[in-house]
Amino acid sequence: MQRHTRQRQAIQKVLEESGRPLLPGEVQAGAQHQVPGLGLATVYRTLKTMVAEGLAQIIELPGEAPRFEIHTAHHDHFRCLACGEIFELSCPGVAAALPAGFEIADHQLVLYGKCPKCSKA
Amino acid sequence: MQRHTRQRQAIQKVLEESGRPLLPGEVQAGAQHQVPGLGLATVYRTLKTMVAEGLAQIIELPGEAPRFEIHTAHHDHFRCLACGEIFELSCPGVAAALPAGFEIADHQLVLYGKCPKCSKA
DNA sequence: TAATTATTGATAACTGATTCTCGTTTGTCA
DNA sequence: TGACAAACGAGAATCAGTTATCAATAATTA
Repeated sequence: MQRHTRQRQAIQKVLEESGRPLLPGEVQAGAQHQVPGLGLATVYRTLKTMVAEGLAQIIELPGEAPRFEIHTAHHDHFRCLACGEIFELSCPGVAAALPAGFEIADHQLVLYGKCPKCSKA
Repeated sequence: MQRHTRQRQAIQKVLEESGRPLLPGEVQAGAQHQVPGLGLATVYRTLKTMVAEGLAQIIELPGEAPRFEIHTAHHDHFRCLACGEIFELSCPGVAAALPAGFEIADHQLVLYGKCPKCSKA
């Protein structure tokens, strides 16, 4: 059966508290505050398990490595070109002018620009 | 100076005639009809040059390898989940409900679903 | 507490995509 | 046509990301 380890606890907590998709390396860095020696392999293993369980989901932006976040309703993303941070957007309802005959099952919208903090600076 | 080779000619023609973004391997396969021994390294070299010249552009879909197409105005993409083909969409004008303070510089929208051919079948 | 065994950490190995190397080919220009 | 260097082809090398291996650790339960 599955065991309840400090490592998994820490990884899950980092994801829950960040509120945005994280790279495996970021998850590791964050979780190491609680479990100093935490290895990257463990992070990958745990993330994979969490995805299989439906607890987490994979977020892939074009041309970037996959990120992980707690599984929630569909939403889109905004990437700040200045600080690099990724923000979540509630889905704006993509009303694309699709040519006739196409059926939409899903979509992914990524916006690029400046976040409030960076657009002021 | 730059030379006018059969290889480059073939690669450029494949891109121009496909009308959609192609993977380097697809470019190679297509161009080999005209230049049988065409190597993959040559495809990469040529694509890179064409991008640098502004002739071609790189299209990256989430979680997939970069594709290349002839440089044109911004447009979005539709990927058929049945046949895997990628179609171009004229940009529908992304009017996302952005929280205040965010500045959009660019966006990428990818729609997933079935193309006309596949939705009939 | 002791036995059992899932989980871990470190690191080697793997993967797919891309680039480099180098000897050969082939446009280009005189 | 001949000389020169750009471009080529094949395959080795690289790269970032990810997974496998395996001995050590630690969560579980009797």
